[in-house]
Amino acid sequence: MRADSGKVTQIFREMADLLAIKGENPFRVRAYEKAADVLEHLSGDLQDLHNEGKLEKIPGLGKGMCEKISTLLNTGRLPAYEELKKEIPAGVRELLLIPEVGPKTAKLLYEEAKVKSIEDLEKCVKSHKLQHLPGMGTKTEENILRGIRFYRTSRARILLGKALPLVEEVIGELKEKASSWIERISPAGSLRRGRETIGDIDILVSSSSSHPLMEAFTSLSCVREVLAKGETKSSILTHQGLQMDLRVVSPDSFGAALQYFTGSKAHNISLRERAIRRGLKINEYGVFTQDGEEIGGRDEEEVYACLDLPFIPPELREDRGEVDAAREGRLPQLIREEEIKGDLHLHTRASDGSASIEELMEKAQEKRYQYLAITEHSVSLKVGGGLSEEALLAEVKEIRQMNSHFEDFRVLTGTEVDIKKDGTLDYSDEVLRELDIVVAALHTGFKQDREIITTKVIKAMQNPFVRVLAHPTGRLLGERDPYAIDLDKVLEVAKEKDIWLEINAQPERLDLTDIWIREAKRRGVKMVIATDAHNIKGLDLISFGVITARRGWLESADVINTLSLKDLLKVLFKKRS
DNA sequence: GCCGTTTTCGGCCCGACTGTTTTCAGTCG
Repeated sequence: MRADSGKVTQIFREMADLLAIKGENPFRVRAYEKAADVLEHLSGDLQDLHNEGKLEKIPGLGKGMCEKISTLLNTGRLPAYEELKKEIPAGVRELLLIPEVGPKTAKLLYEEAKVKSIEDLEKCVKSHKLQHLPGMGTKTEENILRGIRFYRTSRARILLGKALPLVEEVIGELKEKASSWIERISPAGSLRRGRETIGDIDILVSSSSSHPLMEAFTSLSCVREVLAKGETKSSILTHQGLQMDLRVVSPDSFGAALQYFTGSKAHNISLRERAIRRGLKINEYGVFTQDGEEIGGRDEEEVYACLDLPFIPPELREDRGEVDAAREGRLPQLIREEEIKGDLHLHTRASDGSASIEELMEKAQEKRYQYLAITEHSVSLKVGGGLSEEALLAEVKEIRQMNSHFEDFRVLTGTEVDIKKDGTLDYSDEVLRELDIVVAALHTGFKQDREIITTKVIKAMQNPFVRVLAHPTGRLLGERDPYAIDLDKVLEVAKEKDIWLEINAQPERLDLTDIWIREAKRRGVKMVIATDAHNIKGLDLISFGVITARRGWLESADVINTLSLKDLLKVLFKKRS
């Protein structure tokens, strides 16, 4: 049977939930969750790692977990898991998806009221059959019903690209309503870490008086419902069903609180364990000695410094080795948006965009870029207004004429050429030869199997004119899964043929993902951060690509479009000569 | 179940908010 780390991950997560419902040792539960996290973010092949005996070296996977993984890989089954499933029906685990219902409540509901599904739960609450249970009052009933509604309407995470504008709006409104009470204000949580999707939004404020802020927050125009309101924390539900929390702390604690609420949870646990080993304690108010003396907390830098660590950028705080790297002075100098010198994947109204070349150029110069590449779709992509060979060559001629008018800026000619089903390209080599940059992309056959897709993409990468592989997995967050492609092989060929992999900055793509970006870097594969913009504002999406690249530990040297125009032209034409 | 800058045993992050338990358990992040 073929290795499938996805299946192992899912089984470990389910086991963690089932053990928690059984009331097992919480640390044992955590061990399963931790193991699932580790496996989920593995870039190598699980079967290979297992064969090479490298699994036990991965922090979080001990002897017990490795044995279970081995059993699963060899037999496709896991007796311990099957036992657990027999004990607790699947519907009981489903109850955990409802806010307010945790493992203890699920156990109580199942054992005392025979609740085996969310539907059961809803019926029981509505007919007040649970009121005899300990801890179940009218309020709890209301909360559970609200939780069920929330689960059904809005449990999907929203895109970073949607959450960021929303949080900016909210911060603006808070400043309008209560500016004199705000000392410092910042988003925290997964939004600040730049995760591709956001579950809920955290905002942190430092202030000497929390009351007026809580008033302002719970009366924002976006509030549908106030879920909680206290001295230090309030929670609201917005009209679009998104939960937003506001935390208020004193100015002396802002750094500690920002560190704490930015997470991730796993990163914080790692930091706190380090603190304990040094006889210190970290909480959201500061760093404290055993005698309770505060030794830091006003700024995040201070918190890390108390642990003898340099500042760790939020994008790295996922407990994927960043604390060790910080300790050993191996943190990367993460790429910054100002280092981007141009955009290498753009569409104009000649294909399916809405801007002209001149308009894109104007915007690019506003952004202090030195170049951009016009990369329309190719013949076969009818829905994308693909250009015929003649139309493409006419555009090339037009661009060359434009370029003759300026010295320190350049519009590069290019194409986003379709990879056809046999792995050949949608334009002849004679046409591709005329272009400055050829970006190859897959737009059809997403349902084909791994072997077929991988083979055609790799064949396309052998074409001597191809420089970039666009959106390498084709995923659309919340809409379409990545197609089955063996990225491991793609990276191998990319390294060998010096093909650059795109980090597509469209918020619903963000493709490559952070995990694979880091793996590509590890193997010495270069990348391009590009917006795939179809209109003028689209060029601003570059920031989402940069955040994702930072999450993949990239430095400017890993990214081709940090090169100056002169250096870019050198590498572009080196391959052909 | 994992793990070791006092440890191969005995710990394992920490606090706010809520509801209903008159002193705290459950959930969440």
